[in-house]
Amino acid sequence: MYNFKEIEKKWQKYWEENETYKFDFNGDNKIYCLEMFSYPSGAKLHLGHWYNYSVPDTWVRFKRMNGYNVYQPMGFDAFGLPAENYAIKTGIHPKDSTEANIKNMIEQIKAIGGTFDWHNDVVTCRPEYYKWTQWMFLKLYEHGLAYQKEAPVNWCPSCNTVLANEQAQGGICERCGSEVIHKNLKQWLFKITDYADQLIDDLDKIDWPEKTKTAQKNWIGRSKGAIIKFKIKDSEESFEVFTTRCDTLYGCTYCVLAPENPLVDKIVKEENLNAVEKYKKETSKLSEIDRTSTVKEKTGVFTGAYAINPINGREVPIWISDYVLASYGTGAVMAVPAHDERDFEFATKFNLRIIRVIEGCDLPYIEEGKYVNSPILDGFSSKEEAINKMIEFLEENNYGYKKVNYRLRDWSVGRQRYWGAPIPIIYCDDCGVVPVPEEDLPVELPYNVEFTPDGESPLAKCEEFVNCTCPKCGKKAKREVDTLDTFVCSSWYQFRYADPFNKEMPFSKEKVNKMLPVDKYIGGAEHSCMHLIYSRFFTKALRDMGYLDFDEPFASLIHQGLILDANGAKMSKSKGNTISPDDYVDKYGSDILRTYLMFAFSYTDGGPWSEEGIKSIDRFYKRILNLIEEFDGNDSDERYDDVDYVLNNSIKCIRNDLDNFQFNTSISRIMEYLNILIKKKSEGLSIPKHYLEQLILILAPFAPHFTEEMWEKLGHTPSIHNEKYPMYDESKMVKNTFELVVQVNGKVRGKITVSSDISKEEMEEIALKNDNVKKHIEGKGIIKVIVIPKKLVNIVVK
RNA sequence: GCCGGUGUGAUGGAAUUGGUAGUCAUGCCUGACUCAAAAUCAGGUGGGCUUUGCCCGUGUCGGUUCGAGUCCGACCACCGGUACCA
Repeated sequence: MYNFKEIEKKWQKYWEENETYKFDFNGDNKIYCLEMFSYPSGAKLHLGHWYNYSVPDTWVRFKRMNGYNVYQPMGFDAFGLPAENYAIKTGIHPKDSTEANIKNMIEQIKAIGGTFDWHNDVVTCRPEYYKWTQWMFLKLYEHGLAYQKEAPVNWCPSCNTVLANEQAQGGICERCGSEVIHKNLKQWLFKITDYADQLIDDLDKIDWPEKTKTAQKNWIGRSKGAIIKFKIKDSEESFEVFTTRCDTLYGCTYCVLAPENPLVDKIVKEENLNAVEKYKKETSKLSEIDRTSTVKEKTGVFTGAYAINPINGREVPIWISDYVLASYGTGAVMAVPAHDERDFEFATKFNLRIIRVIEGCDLPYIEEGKYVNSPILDGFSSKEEAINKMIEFLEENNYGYKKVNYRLRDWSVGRQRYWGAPIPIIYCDDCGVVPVPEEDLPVELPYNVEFTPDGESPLAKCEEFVNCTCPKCGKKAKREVDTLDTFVCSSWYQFRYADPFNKEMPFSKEKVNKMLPVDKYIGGAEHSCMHLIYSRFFTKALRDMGYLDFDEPFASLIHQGLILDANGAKMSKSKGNTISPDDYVDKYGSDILRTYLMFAFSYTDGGPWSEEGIKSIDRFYKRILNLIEEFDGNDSDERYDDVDYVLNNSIKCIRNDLDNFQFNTSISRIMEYLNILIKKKSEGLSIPKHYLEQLILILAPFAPHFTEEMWEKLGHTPSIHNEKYPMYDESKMVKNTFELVVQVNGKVRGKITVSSDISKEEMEEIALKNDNVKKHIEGKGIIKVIVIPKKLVNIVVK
């Protein structure tokens, strides 16, 4: 009887006491494998965590058995909104609930029986860690990459608080259901846009899924175009527009400003004032979703003012409309209704002039064509040439210039929340904005704070926190009360693992250069555009400041798929269809759960959970157990050719598959090997020990506890995980015969077993002699014969 | 709408990258053991037919090729991301 509970505990204890998996920082041949650290919001590890941690652990174990020194650390991304909301609801302090959750989760992760290195301490909400998060902020500030600006936030007027995007979905406050408005607040931002080009271009250097790279490129949204300056008629004012189609400038018949554009107030005419004010008010009420809906009809009002098209001096009306966003480009566009769908829709609705400048079919015409009504572009028909010519002309006449624009915006990092790392800034009446000196870090987050939302950052209400002295002049001063976005904490944790106990620095340059980049990073695809861009930005910024010498944090990336419920639906607490890994660890043990997760899905796809599926793995291990328990003591080196073939083929396939994270097919190969051993035994043959040892060795990364126990049963001393992974022998995989497939016009008409060393000519000859093949070519002319060595012959007849 | 991805037996999923479609499992069927059931073991299992063999079959329609699940074009369905980006 195999008591998995006792056995799993026994070996976990053994590994811990013997530090079987301790990483050697000074060793060679390192692999740094990192799974995205988890967020301890719930008290329990869910199946997704299990999938994320246990499966890559098999890859790590495989690498270890191949002589690599593998580092697989664990930590917790412990700051964040859910803990704070939980506290508001229950009164349990975020620090207490978070630390308690971490404790639970560590126990659960340990139950996996992984090779995780617990000799480190990366928990983002602890002062030893966030001291360095604050240090990061100071360094970015010092280098001009952190700055303050008025920026719009989601604001709930009823709760009197700032909302995260996810709390304001659909423009409705998640807490009270009232309409969310946008409000400008002074915010801290990181200048990630400085790195926009590198963030796109360096994607070529990394081994990431193509779809993730594409997602990042789209997110950053580089577009090449031009700035064109428009003067305002009878006024000193002017404005700039950004356009990717400056070639259509002659077709510009009006301009549109974002309603929030400050210029609007300066140019609006008396008789249009009421309409403009009313429209502005309506726009501010609209949620971003409503405002940007493509199904919504275009709206807008005329300001009464006119702009001068610099290219031809034409006076064009200036409108405002919510389809122009203040946050992108210059907050103003030139409208060319003939060649832009949105402008066309708008012009048609408001009866504005439409001038065609490119020949082609129906308007709006956005394709290439011959330019018309465009003096300086006469004779052009290539868009690219026309754009270049126009930019040249604009620059010569000081009407505008070439410009690259990005969809990416600077990263707003200030949060009006309690549960985050305080921003290390002090405001002094005399000295202004003063960064906290490095030696005063960390700026500790006080424990006793009232964090029920009331319109102010919770830290603002904590007097002993706010009041301080200015580090420069020593006078009374006040601390910044906003905290940092948790994405700041998770942007650099991969570096801290390289040097987790450093008290002088977040990490030493030498150690970080030795350990990084991460060789294999594994986590959900939902982080494609936030965490995975922010970490890349941090890496590049730290490199430019001289703290490290590489360009990218994660050399290779894999996204695990999603495990769905038995009906194929996403699991969620609200739907009540979650599956707890603990129940299955309890019922079948960690090895079986892990193997099932590997066997049932392709790792990057995921799929629906199946109760029958996990039972089949249970059966698989029972069959192995029987084979080992019924071992007859045959210690000879007796071999069977067919067993050798399957064994070596399996090893070869597994080695290849594991390198590609294809766990499901690897397990199929082990099953094939097991099946042939069982078959031999059922034929009454004895299975020599060396075959059993190979079975247990190839299985070791997949079932660490079970194989350790079987290894011991076969008379070995632990640990099997320090053994070498079996290597295959090509010579055992040579077959003397193969099945020659004969096709006639591409259809299989015969299969003949032939000797492996026959020539192409012989293959053809044998094929043509086959009775069934003869039937199909009878009375027809052979046009040609295609021979693929060791595979098939295709006879083409007519 | 745009950008990605996926579509293969009853089910999860394979397919050496253009060369025998369905590895390995699950389920189901048959048999053995059993008073019986479960468990276990053995065999079978894409559909159809006039069954030495033939026809059909990888979402649909078309194309390239001696040969297509794989490549190309159009379409359909589902999933994920994103939201008028000028």
